[in-house]
Amino acid sequence: MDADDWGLGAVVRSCGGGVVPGYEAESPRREVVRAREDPAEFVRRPARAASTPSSLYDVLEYLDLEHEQLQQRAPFSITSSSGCERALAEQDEVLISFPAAAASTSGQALPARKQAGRKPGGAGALRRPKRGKSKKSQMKKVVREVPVAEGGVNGPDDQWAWRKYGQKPIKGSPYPRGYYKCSSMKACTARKLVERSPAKPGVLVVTYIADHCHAVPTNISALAGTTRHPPQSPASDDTALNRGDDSADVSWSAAGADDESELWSPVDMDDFFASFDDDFDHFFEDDAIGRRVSL
DNA sequence: CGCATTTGACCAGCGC
DNA sequence: GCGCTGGTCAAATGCG
Repeated sequence: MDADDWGLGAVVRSCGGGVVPGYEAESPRREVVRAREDPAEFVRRPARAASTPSSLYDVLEYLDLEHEQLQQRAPFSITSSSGCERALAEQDEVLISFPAAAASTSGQALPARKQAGRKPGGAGALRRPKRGKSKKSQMKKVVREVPVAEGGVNGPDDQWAWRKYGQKPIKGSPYPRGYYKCSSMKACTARKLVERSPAKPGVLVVTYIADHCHAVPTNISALAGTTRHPPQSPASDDTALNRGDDSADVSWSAAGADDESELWSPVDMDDFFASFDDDFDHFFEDDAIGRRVSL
C-alpha cells in the first residue's frame, strides 16, 4: 500500500472519523477548494486525482455535520430515506443530488427502500453464521444520484476499484441493481450499489455503504484491470441484463456493457467541480459555517 | 493462470 | 407465522 499521505489521512478520517496528526492540515474542504481553483493541476497530480473521491467523502462527512447549513447552501440537495433529521443525526443515509441529476429527479424520493435482507453471512450452510446485531443499520450510507452522462459505472468521482459480486432485479424497477465491493483490499468492507432510477433512466442511483479502510489506489492505471471492461461475451451481456427483467436496454451493467461508453462518459474534473463551483466557494467561505477556509 | 463477471441459491429482515 | 424481497455467497465461466 503506497498510501499517499493525503490519501491515508483521508482514509483514516473516513474510517475512524479521527484525525491523524499531520493530516488535519489538509482539510477536505480545502482540498475541494483547491481543486476548484485549479482542477487541471488537481487532476494532474495522481495523488490528488486519486484523492478526489476521498475528498468528497470527507466533504460529505463534513456536510453531515453542517447539514443545516448545507440544506440551504449546498449546491446539491441532501435528503434521507428515513427522514432528513434522523438520518443526518444518526448519519444513517444521505441522498445527494447533484444539480444535473436534481433537475430530473427533483421531488422524487430515492428508492428509499428498506434495508431488507440479512447482513453478512451469506447463503448456504457453509456460510459463516456471523450472527449478532446487524450492522447494516449502523452503516453509513451515502446515496448519490448521478446523471449517466456525468459519470461512469463507478460514479462521477469514483476512483476506487470495485468488483461486482452480484446483480439482482429490483421489484418495481425495470432495471437491475448491481452490487459492488471494493476490490482493492479484501478486508475493505466498502460496498456500492448501482441502479438506475426507475422513474428517470437517465439518472443513476449510487449507494455507497461503509467506508474504505485503505487508501485510494494512487495509480489510476492500476485500476484498469480491477473493474473489467466490456466482457464482450454476447451471451453474458444479454442474459445477464435481460434475465429476470425486461430491461433489454440496460446496457449500464456495471460489468461493463459494450455501449457503456455511450452512457458512461469519463469524468471531467473541471465539469464535475464546475457544477457547484460557486456554491462551494460560498459554502466554504461563509462564516455561518463557523470555520473559514484558509487558502 | 489469475482475476472479474455471471448467475443461481440461500438466508434473513420486514410487512402483512 | 408466512411469504416476499433484498443482499450475499460461491461455483462456473470467460477474458486478458
